[in-house]
Amino acid sequence: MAKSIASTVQPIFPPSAHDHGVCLSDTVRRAEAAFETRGLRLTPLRRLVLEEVAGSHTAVGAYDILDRLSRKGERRMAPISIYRALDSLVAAGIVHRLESRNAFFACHAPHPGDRRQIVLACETCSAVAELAGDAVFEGVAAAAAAARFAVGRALVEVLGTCGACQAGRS
Amino acid sequence: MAKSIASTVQPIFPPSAHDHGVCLSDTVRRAEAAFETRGLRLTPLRRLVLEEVAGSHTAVGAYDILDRLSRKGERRMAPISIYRALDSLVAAGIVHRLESRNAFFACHAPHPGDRRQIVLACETCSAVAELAGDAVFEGVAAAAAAARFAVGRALVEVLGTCGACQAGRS
DNA sequence: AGCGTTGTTGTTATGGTATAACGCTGCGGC
DNA sequence: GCCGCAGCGTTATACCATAACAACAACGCT
Repeated sequence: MAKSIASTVQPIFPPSAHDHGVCLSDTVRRAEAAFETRGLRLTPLRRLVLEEVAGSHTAVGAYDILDRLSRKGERRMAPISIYRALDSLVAAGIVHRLESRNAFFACHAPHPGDRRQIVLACETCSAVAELAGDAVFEGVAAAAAAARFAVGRALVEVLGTCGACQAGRS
Repeated sequence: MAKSIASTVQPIFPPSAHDHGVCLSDTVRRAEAAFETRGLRLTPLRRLVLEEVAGSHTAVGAYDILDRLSRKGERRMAPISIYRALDSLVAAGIVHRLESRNAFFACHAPHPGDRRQIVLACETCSAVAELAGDAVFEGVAAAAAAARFAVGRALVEVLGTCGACQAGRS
């Protein structure tokens, strides 16, 4: 049964030196499609914010994004502009929020339907990976049902150290 | 296997009108023991903060605690005083943090060793309950291992509606 | 074209959450 | 006495997030 759980999962921390341009352009393309589907627009601002978030596999804070965009552009935006862009990206399922860190990360691989992904977050390098976690979420659902609790949203975040960072500190 | 997961669990949202004095005094007594064990002291300030947190089965914000204590006492404390007291209580395992809400709640039943509890948080009444979730955490551990990820801390929080609030809105 | 509706962003201000840095005190051990 | 550590006060600051209102753009409609 642990096996059945593990079998739903694949290691997805990308190698440190991979061609991230591909990840990024894929993600942007999925974003275009997702916004299109909803009759919304991936505006220039939203695209900029997405590019900052999806520019790496790490979780970034809203104010980090703000600072970076401000350094690139001439004028400093208001925080709320970033948050609005992030809200739309989160609503579109392209960006997720790392609740335990008040930070945001891009979803680099589409997962169908609702959010049933385990999130792994490296405390050393800030890298974030998502794993399919159907069995875990079914366990959560069973536990909640036993407590007569109606599940709205379930959140599984694992903080620790990714493989690369474990190797690095040998 | 879903059965084996559910069987590790019992419904623990307390009835709306229970004798909370017992919960509170039990928790304070466990806190005294926990601090004693660590060679630390459950000081008056820490006791006050604990009493605010453990005074209900809901999650409360640090600034809520600050406001309430300030209304009771004469002088307004600095936020950091509350945070320091909370830190010590969290370190002692008597209070937990609800990460998805930036809030704190008391642990009203001791759970042995490390944190392997599923947290259920009602979005209507703010009540929080913890459930034993060994099977879920084993699933998480298996998933993490498959991704070569060293788990530091795993966090399972479920937001939704507790039984009482479901009944209330009928 | 003129109009209303909805989406999007700007602007200003504010609220909410958390910690840094420094100093002082009290207590126990040597 | 002296030291070390736990605990708290004080001040300041950083970080995270949203409210409220104005302006404008895109689109469909008549």
